[in-house]
Amino acid sequence: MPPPELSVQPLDAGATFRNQVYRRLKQAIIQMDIYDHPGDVRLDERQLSGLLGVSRTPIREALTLLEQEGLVRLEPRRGIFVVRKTKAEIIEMIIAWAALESMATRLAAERATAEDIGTLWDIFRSFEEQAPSDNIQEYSDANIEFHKAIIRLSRARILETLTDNLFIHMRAIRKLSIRQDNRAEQSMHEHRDIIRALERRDGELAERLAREHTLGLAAHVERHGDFLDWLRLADVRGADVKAAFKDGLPLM
Amino acid sequence: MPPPELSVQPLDAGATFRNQVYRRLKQAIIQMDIYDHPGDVRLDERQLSGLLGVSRTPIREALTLLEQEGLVRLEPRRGIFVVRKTKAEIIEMIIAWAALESMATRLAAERATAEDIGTLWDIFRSFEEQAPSDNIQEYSDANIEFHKAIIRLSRARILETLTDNLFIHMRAIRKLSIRQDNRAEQSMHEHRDIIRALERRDGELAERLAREHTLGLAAHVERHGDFLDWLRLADVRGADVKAAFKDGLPLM
DNA sequence: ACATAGAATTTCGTATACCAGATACGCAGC
DNA sequence: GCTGCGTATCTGGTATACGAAATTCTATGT
Repeated sequence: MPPPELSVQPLDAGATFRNQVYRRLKQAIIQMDIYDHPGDVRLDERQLSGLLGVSRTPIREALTLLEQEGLVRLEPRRGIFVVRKTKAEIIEMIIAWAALESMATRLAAERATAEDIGTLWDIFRSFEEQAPSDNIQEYSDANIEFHKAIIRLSRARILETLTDNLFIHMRAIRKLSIRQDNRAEQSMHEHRDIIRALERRDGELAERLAREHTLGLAAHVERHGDFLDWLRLADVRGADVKAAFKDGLPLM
Repeated sequence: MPPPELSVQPLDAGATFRNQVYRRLKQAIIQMDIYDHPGDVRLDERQLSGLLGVSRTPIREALTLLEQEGLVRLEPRRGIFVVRKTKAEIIEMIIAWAALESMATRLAAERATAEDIGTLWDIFRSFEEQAPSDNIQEYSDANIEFHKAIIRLSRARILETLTDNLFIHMRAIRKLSIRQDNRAEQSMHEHRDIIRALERRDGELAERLAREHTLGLAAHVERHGDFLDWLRLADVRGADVKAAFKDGLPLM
C-alpha cells in the first residue's frame, strides 16, 4: 500500500484581480444581449474601474483577453466596443464548430462509456419534454449544453476549449425562429441519431451526423440570419453598461 | 461606374507598444526552440523592459496575450515561464488541427479556383525537389506552408486563425525523425492525393484524405513522441532569454 | 442661425511607484 | 556539516501619474 499522500491545492491560483475582472466582464457582456439592440455599446475603463473597485491596470489586462476572444474591440483613444459579429462571421464560426464537434464525436464513439451515453440520453429527454413553444430560442443554453456534453466525451480538452470560445458567440442567433423549416423537430431527430450512432460505436457515422447537423444550422443562418447585419446604428454608451452590472457591483 | 473612393488605412493601427512587444516576444519564443533544451526558461519582466526599451506595462499586456495562446505561463509572484507542451497536448492539438483542416479542405474543394490549385502543385513540387535527407524535420516550415495554403483556399478566416495558433506549437515535433515509418514518401503521396481530390472537386474525399493524413501524424507522435515528456529539469534563466534577442535589441 | 477655429475635455496608451507573496541567503543552534 | 528560522531580496500584481490623440465644447465672425 502506498504511503498516505497529502495533496493541497494552491489556495488562490487564478484569483488575481485581472482574472476576476475578466470573468466578471465576460459574463456581463454575454448577458447584455447586444444582439437585441442596435447601436454601439461602449465600455469605459474609468467607469469600470469605479464600478468594480479596482484600478485600470487589471481592467485593461482583462480587456486585452476579451479582445483576443473577439468579445470587444479596442480602438486606441476612441473607445472599447462590444463586438457584434456579422452574419458571415457567425457562419464561419458555426463551420469551425462543426469541424471540431464532428471530430469530437468521432473520438467520443471510441472513448465514451455506456454511462456517458446514458447521460446524453438524459439531457436529450430533459429538453425533449420542454414545450417547444415556450422556448423561442433555437439554440438555447440547453441545446448548447447537449453539444458540450458530447464534446466532453471526446476527452480532448482542446476541443472543449476551442468550441467553448465559439459557443460564446452563438448568443447572436438565439433569437432565430425555431419554427422556420420545422427545425425544432428535425434537430431533435438528429440529436437522437447521433446518440444512437455513439451507442453503436460507429465513429464514422457519428462524425458525419454531427457534422451535417451543425452544418445544417450554418445553412439555416445563411437563409434566415440577415438580421445580424441589420443592427448597426446609434451610439448608446454608459447606460447599458451600468445596467449589465446592476447586481453585485463590488468585486470582492 | 461607381464614384472613385478614397480609402485610407489608419497609419499605425496596431502599432502600439503592446502589439510590437507581442510580436517580438512571440517570434523570440518560437525561435528559441525550447524543445531542444531541458529545463525551465524563465522570462523576467524587468529584464525584458530594459531589453526592449519600454516599460513593464505594455510588456505585461503582451505577456497576457501570449499566455492565452499557450506560449507562456504566468505564475503570480513566481515567474513567467515559456511553456513546453506535453506529448498528450501535442497530440490533442494535432487532432484539432485535423478537424479544422479537413473541414477547410472540404470547403476548398468547392471554392478554390483552378489557379489556386495550381499554386498548391507549385508548393508540392517545390519541396518534392528538396533532397529528403537534408531536412531532418518532419514538420518543416515548408510542410506547414503547404497545409496553410490549403486552409487559405477555404476562404474561412476563422479556420486560418485557429489553425495558425495550433501550428505555432508544432515546432515541438520538428525533430521527429522523418525516416521512421517511411513517412517522407508517404506524406508526399498523401499530399498529392489531396490535391488531386481537390482538382476533381471531390470535397468528401478531399476531406477524408486530409483528416487521415493529419491523424496519421498524430499516430506517429503517439508512437515516437515520448521525448516530449522527457525534458523537464533544471532552471536555466536569463542567459537563454538574452540569446534569443541577440539581434536587434531596441524595439523601434 | 450657422460654420469654424481653437481651447478644454475625454480616453486610451505608457511610465512609474508601491505592495505583498515567494524565494534566497545567512546565521544560530545542534 | 546539517537543519531550521528569520530577514533581505526578488518578482509579479496593482495603483497612480502622465502624455498624446481624438472628441466635444465654445466662442467668434459672418
